[in-house]
Amino acid sequence: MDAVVSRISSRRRLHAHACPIRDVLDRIGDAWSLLTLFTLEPGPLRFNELRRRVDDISQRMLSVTLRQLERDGLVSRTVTPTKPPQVEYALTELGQSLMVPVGALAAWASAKQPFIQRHRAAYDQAAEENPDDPSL
Amino acid sequence: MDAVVSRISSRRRLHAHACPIRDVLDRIGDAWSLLTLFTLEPGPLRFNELRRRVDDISQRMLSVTLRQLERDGLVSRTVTPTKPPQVEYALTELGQSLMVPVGALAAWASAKQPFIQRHRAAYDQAAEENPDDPSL
DNA sequence: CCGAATCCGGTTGGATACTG
DNA sequence: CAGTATCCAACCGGATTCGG
Repeated sequence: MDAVVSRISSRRRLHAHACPIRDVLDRIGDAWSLLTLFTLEPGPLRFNELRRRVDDISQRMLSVTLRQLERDGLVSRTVTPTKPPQVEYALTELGQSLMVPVGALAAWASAKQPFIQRHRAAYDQAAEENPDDPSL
Repeated sequence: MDAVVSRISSRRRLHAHACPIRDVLDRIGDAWSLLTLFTLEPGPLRFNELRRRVDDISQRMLSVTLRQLERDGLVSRTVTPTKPPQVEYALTELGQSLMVPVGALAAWASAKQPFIQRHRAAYDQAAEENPDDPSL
């Protein structure tokens, strides 16, 4: 397991990482990638339709995110040169295969979130009540 | 699936998110959390030992990361008040349970990374060869 | 040994305006 | 419709310094 996560540089600075999990997390972990992938899961969508569904994403971020995802082969971009040009985005096979482990993670998150929320609240309250941290 | 990922605000600004998956990704997706969790998986470690293993993490980031993880109940912090105080960090049961879906994701990443790498390289080269993007 | 606090540069990402 | 370009604020994270 030490071989999998080894010697990462910080977030995107030195991306000379041979670490696959950090690689995928750097892509997936950013603010919008996962959200976009999930929105695309039911079926292909055009740019503005996608924008409407995600709805508080800026058009810049959607654009950037889509290019990243396309670069990694997770989504495909198809241009139909009609009157107003039409562009459709869709999950590739790779993108769909990613949804499986991500789904597992989502399930974990859903299941454990209540606990985490409570733990977090308790932690915060404890810290608030005695600002003189008795930790050391 | 639309209920799971809904209406996220940007990264950490408005964390009024009821979205569990984004919640967990915000924790896991940052530069050091996962790396720390993996390093802690074999067994409990003290602060500086942990620091040595992760080795290019700054002490500040290790400190911050550990506090976040403790807040969420993923790691525990145990202080033994000996001569020089001794502090041990360990995965909680929750932390260990997280390693399962994360492991699946890591496996996916390992398996698909060669493909992604090639796809990425091809994409970059194509973009480099004709800077006049024929996209629209 | 185990941290917390401060300073500060680089990056992320939103708003806006413009192109085709 | 489908983006790109520019400007700018907020944030992340490294280096350093100080305390228990």
